[in-house]
Amino acid sequence: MVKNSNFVEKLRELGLRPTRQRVKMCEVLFNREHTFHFTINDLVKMISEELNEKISLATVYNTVHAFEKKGYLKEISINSDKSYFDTNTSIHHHFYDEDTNELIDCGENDIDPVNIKKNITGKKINSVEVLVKVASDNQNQK
Amino acid sequence: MVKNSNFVEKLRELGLRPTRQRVKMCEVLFNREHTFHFTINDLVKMISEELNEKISLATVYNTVHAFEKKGYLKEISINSDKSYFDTNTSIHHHFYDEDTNELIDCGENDIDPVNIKKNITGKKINSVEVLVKVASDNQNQK
DNA sequence: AATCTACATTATAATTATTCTAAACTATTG
DNA sequence: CAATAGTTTAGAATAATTATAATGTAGATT
Ligand SMILES: [Mn+2]
Ligand SMILES: [Mn+2]
Ligand SMILES: [Zn+2]
Ligand SMILES: [Zn+2]
Repeated sequence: MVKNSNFVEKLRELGLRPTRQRVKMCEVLFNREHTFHFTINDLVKMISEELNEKISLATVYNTVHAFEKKGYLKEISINSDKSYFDTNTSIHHHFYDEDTNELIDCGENDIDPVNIKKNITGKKINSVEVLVKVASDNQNQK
Repeated sequence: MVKNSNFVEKLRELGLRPTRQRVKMCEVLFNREHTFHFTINDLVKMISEELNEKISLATVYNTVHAFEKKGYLKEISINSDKSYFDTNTSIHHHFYDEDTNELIDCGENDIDPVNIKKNITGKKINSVEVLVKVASDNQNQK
């Protein structure tokens, strides 16, 4: 979804009613310079700060899943405790900082194309994604 | 953990008391030709079938985490609904069949080494793993 | 502008995975 | 064989997520 777009119109085009809550969620999620990663809890906090009225947790779940289904959010699996979502919906790679639990997008050219030499009969490849786990480089861990 | 090994001794070496439950879990998990992927629920079912007495769910969780901490099991994140574990504890890549939710290990030579051109300052790379999502190749999806 | 209606939001309950608790049990040691 | 420290257990607690059903509202119809 495009930054600074008219979210009311965008939602209509998707066949989603532009309710107050959905428009606010669009602003919080998509009206920014860069894509980012979040949990449902992060998102609820962000909305609560920007919005005066409160929003129901159920609505946040419903709307996140609606946006995911429409292809404007992507779920990322790095941790089985809770769901992480990404406003960057392209196929892309991640660094995962095991110290801070932070997820960082890999740039287009940070990783060379991955060469897959095996194929599963009758199946086609939908995505190839790399997860690079990093942690602090302490030599002084004697 | 090595197939057909004396699990009582192996557990002792790890500093884990070789209780009936732990020995049975070793047999179910490690006394087989090939490594495999499982959820806690899968494992409880497998144990229940092989074992006459019942085992507590808490014990299965405790023991899986004990084995994970000792490096004999590895947690795999592909789905945020539940935890998947792998008796193959090496750094390796996976195919994930989106039709069947099946996780398949990549062989040593199925994917060329991944070339990472970026580094995060102050962090070292702990692992690089590829997830290849596949699904049925239906041309007849008109 | 008032009314209608399908869809959305909400509070709350239900469900599911996982972890905690504290009492009963058992492998090991002396 | 008793003592002890670690383990198992049932069940309660917690946390994330989903379901329910009553209430609200966007957009259409009058
Ligand atoms: Mn989902
Ligand atoms: Mn774990
Ligand atoms: Zn990302
Ligand atoms: Zn594997």
